[in-house]
Amino acid sequence: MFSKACEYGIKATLFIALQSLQDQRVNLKDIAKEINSPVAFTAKILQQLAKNNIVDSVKGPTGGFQIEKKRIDKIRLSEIVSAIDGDAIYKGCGLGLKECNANKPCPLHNKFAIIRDDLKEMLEGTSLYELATGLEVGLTFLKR
Amino acid sequence: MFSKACEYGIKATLFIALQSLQDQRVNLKDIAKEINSPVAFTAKILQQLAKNNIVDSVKGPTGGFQIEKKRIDKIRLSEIVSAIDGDAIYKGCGLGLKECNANKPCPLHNKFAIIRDDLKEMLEGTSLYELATGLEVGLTFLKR
DNA sequence: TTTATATCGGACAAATTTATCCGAAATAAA
DNA sequence: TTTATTTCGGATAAATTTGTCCGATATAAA
Repeated sequence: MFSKACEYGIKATLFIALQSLQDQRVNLKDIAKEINSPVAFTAKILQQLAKNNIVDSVKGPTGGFQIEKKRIDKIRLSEIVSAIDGDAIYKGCGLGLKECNANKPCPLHNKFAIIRDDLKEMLEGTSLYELATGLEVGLTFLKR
Repeated sequence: MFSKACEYGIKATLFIALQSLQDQRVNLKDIAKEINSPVAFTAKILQQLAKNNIVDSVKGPTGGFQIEKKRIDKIRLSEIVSAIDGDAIYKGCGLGLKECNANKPCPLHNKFAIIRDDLKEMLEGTSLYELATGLEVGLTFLKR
């Protein structure tokens, strides 16, 4: 469904959000440990997230990653997914046709569009905040 | 969503179903041309489909691929998908956790499970026959 | 000012997926 | 029986994704 990079990206962003809610900045090593991901690869993904203004990065000692508190309930999962995986998952044809729409649909078009649109709405309707709170109270988990 | 192999597999199977409804057996070259796929790679996928008894193969001149007419409305898309991509798409965690269930869910578990289950039901509820008929009357397309 | 620590960014490597090639095996038809 | 045609199956190659390494840059603190 999502690429590995995107999975790491979502998990990393959620952990950063969780820590930012408690005014804590977190560094690469701690993020990778928390989400059980390869450190160097995670660094690349965090760079992408920073470039896309999804997270803020600070260099130097005591540096790391954070998200402005005010923005945590504004940022949607969809932003992370399109920053890393692009929007093929929202717009693309289930059978990979370049051109596939109501006018010239693939055999799966109608049935697939429903699922795809539900996924899109789910991602667009889900904020970092609501997912981070589940982590905060120990109801949900980022590894295992 | 699906791998390229799976996309080709679905399209190839639908074309074979369409031709089988008209008592026509089709060969690799014609399939690849019809679904606009690389010939040799398509051959590999057809082998997999044959091994999984989704399509029948016949060697030699006049040989090719076909599906028993009676089975065309029995075979579901889900069979093709799990034969080629496995069942990660039905069972897997959206964030890639090894263990993710109601007991120990990832932050996305509840919302993701809905989408995933809808996809599963869609694929399990869709037969080759209903998709092939759309192709037959020129309502849907396998390329472009 | 120096040092230590953190991200940034580019080159490189490994693994996986996608794709090709070709001889072997089967088989229909000449 | 021979020939031509088709799928089968294994080896190989190309492309993409995943993952590593390391010097450059920024910066907090001694």
